Amino acid sequence: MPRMSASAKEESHDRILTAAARLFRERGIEATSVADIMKAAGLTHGGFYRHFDSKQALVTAAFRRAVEELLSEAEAAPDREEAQARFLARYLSSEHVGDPGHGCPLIALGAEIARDDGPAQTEASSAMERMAALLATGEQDDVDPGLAMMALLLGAVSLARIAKSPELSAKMRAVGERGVDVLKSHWRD
Amino acid sequence: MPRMSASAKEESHDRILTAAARLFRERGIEATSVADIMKAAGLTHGGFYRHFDSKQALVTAAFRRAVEELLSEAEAAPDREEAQARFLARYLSSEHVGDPGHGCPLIALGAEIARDDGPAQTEASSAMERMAALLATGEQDDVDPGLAMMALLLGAVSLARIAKSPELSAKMRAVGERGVDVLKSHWRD
DNA sequence: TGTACATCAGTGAACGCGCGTTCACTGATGTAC
DNA sequence: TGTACATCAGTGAACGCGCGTTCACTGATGTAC
Repeated sequence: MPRMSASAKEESHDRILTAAARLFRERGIEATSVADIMKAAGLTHGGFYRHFDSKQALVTAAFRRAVEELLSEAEAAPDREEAQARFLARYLSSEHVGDPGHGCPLIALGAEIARDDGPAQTEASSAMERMAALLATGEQDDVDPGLAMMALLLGAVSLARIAKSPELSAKMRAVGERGVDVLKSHWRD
Repeated sequence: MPRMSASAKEESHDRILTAAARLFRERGIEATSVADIMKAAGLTHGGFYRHFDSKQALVTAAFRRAVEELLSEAEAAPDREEAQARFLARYLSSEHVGDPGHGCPLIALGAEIARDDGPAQTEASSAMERMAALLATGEQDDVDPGLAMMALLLGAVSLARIAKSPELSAKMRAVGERGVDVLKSHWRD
């Protein structure tokens, strides 16, 4: 089945991006092959280079897509407070801990991306600032409360995934929730 | 140069472990080959299997070694308070952010290890509990303050490494320091 | 609107390469007497 | 203490395999007239 219409190409492009955003987060970048992604998108590996210049270019685009997926839910909220509440609830949910493929790409891919500072790191760095801005309580101190909450959230979910027992994993989520409350109340005073 | 003495074998074993603990943290597990590690240890790849059953077995052993390296400094302190202070100072130092190869393996390898729950995950899970126990303030709440601090520390350093600009990276370390103070003072009251 | 033709999305074989692991081999080490 | 010999740490070639990327090819799509 050769040449598809322009709109069909766009759909293929989108399926590749969606598959990549999921598989990279689920298995890691190195452990996910271009062929794996193309297969998940219902295509064969040869056609990949009609859509992206390299695997590295796909990593950057897939990271951006993952950020959009994560933030779109929260940003659809009617007001700022509701957006923060949704983001927090989603971030500390057991679904988020159990499903890295649809979760925060900073947790799943942060370490791998921080290693080789290419365009993907730029993407990750601005994603982190965007999430912190969403969480910021408005009032400033010498430090940014949004960044502090972001650190606590990312750490809590990372550790909840590392935890061997379901009990310890749940405890980490509770610790995250409680910790955010403590930080929030401190900077609200 | 064939058969070395028993003590020479121990030295080789130790060099392999040291090299692996550093390289896995610097480049990631997938991106580090057995040959890379053996070369860094001053050996050739063929001899690897006289020391470890598989690359996976080395990952587990190297993770344990990395934890020992990180905790030994702090645990050498005369008292508990001093041990906590040393651990915190080391963890949030710019040296730690800039040198993952000698830093916390939970940050560098956590995501990769959480993916395939083998013996390395058991190792990581108990390492996390051990670090939290070191940080625990003694007094308990419904949540463990040690785990909350650990989450904040891990998140802050992860984000400091992801940060593109040195300014944002330094800001993340400051945020970590300040955040720990806030958590500590809350649970001390 | 029809026709001729250039374009190019997608296929599948092929490329060079590095991976984890195995193996025959070497010769110093450790042991039995 | 000396000698004969089994052991085995380390070497380097080789294994089968999957990787990222390239390429000749196909035929529907899009365009020029």
